[in-house]
Amino acid sequence: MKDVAARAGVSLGTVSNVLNKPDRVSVQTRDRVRAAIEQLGFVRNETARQLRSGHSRTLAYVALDSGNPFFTDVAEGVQDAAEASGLAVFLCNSREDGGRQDFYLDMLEQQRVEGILITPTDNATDRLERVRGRGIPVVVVDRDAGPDFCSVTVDDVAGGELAATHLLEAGHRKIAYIGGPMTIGQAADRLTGARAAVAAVPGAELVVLETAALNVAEGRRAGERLAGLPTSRRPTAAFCANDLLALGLLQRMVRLGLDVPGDLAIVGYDDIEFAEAAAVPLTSVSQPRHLLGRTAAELLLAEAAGDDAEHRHKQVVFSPELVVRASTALRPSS
Amino acid sequence: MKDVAARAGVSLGTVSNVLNKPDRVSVQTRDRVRAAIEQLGFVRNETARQLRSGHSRTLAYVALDSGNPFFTDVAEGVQDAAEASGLAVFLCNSREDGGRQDFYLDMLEQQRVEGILITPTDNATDRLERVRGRGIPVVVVDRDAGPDFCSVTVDDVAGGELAATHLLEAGHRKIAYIGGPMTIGQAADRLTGARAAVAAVPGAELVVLETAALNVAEGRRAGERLAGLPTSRRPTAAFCANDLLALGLLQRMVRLGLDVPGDLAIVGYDDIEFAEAAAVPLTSVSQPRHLLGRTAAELLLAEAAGDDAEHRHKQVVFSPELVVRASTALRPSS
DNA sequence: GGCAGGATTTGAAACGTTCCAACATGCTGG
DNA sequence: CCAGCATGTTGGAACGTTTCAAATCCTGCC
Repeated sequence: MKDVAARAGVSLGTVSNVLNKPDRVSVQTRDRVRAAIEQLGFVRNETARQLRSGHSRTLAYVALDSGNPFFTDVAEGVQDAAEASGLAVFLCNSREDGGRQDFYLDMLEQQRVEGILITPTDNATDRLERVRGRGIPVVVVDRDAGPDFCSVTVDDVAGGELAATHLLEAGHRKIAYIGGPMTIGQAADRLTGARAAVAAVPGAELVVLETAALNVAEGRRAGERLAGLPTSRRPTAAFCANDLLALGLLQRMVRLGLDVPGDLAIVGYDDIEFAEAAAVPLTSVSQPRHLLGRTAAELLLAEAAGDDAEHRHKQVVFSPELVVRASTALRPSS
Repeated sequence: MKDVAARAGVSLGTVSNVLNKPDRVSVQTRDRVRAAIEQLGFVRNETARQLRSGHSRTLAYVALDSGNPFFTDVAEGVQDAAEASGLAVFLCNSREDGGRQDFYLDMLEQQRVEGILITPTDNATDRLERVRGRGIPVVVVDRDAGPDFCSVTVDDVAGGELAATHLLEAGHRKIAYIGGPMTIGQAADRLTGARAAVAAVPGAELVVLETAALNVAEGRRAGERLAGLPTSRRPTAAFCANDLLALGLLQRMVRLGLDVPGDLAIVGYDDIEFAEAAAVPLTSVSQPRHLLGRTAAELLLAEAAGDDAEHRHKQVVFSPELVVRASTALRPSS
């Protein structure tokens, strides 16, 4: 910047003004400075700006698992919102590991980021409170963190209800819920919703198959358990807590020669890209992922901008939607 | 830091020494300072460190599309390597958009990152040269960028050969290659490899079905074209330039009542997580994605550390591997 | 008791910006 | 003709570290 000033024959302060408040500078000076910048290929040193201004113009999203399409879509929403405000985004990936999560939080504190969006691993509430204590706003994404934090979530109970209702309306009376472990709030909430829907229909029954995780392998195992049942006692439909489970289940059904949806209708959850690409395109509960990210970022920006004192933490809850595809098509035979 | 110094009754310089060269400081002073740090909850200001030291301890990976599992795995490799060296990673997502890519490059220049890993959109060589001109090392990932850049790639010709050879060995003599547009180097290279393998077997034939993109929808379309052929003229196997195409193709085959691999064997490319989760688990060419990322980051660190003058740009080429699954199982009938 | 020499500690100068009070300059109206 | 004001420009003090030469403190030794 010093070189630019020298070349343009002005003072440092003027160069700074050209960069930050161009209207404070006469048009001729401005042009001269800009020419000098151009010729010298000057690039602002963001580090120094941050140090002096006290603002980092950077926020961070600490996701659970970047490999999961859900989080990448959320991240995209975050980036869009940040970009619109001229902020940079640090994307971190805790990979469900509390240690890594702490590592990143430490790093972000040191970087003095403007704010942190996070889908925390376990109950990290106290850790997050400490971060906020340092003056860094925190917004929790896709998890409820009580009234002391801004958060953005999707109503999982409603989602479960949506899925089960859809199956009930298609005439199914014996429905399996596949998901778990129930310590995961979302697996539990989706079950709660499904239970409510089933309870409302006389004669309908919900069979719960708890899984150890929400992945493809567990879906396959659930498929074996279902297929092992005598036809008379086998559910005619399954609601999976997650698309990975549903894909595993579907794969095993096809392999065992059972027809989907003929022998078993399947509903998944998340509506990942591959739900539509499955052998039998999967009906799934879709969450507004991009919007989730955008909204979270906007809440964060609001919290960062506003008076710390009179900030009210908001809990935004979005509603999921059902996307109907072939895996729950009405059986022609019924 | 000033507060810490005051509380511990030492000078600023000493606090800095405790932080950076603890062995230069007497053990009592060290403990006193550490206690003060603890009590005050002091957190280093990375921004100021960077400004003073001139090093940002941060590198960046600009990926084409975070939604693609390929890139998220690469990114993980990058992060592991960076973490090992105590560096932070900026993850950016150009989403195949040159404008966004430029935006991020500008931002990263301003941030004075230590180096940039990038899978560039179009031929952005001159832009990258400009970045490097500013003193920021650049390593190109999963693209060849000539001898003037370090790069890390996987041998696509070898991959194509691998896939085709596997099908030929299984007895297939009429094989379809599905992929495109051929302006994408990888689609072209994989075809080249497949051609070479087919040419080596007398009587074998390769039918090329060029697609407009490497996605599921195009795979479905290719499936329709194949299914439309009379059985006698239909290839008995298909090699897809990408797993998304393969999934689309598989979906349509199942839908049309054709058997995989009975009527059509399928090989994909990339070995994404969902290849294994498909209705018929997909044989696929697997690339060492994690290693790709790790290696790229290591090259970058080497370039950043070494003498700029005598740095030799390395082009590292990895070999792909074939993962055989049910979609190319030998037909019992043959 | 004084001193060399190593071990610690200190103080001040950077790093590249932004910010602000103060200083010029030119114009207006009385 | 000058006070008063708007408009541009300048200089220097921050921001929170690291770095390094210089100052100080010990220790053992003569």
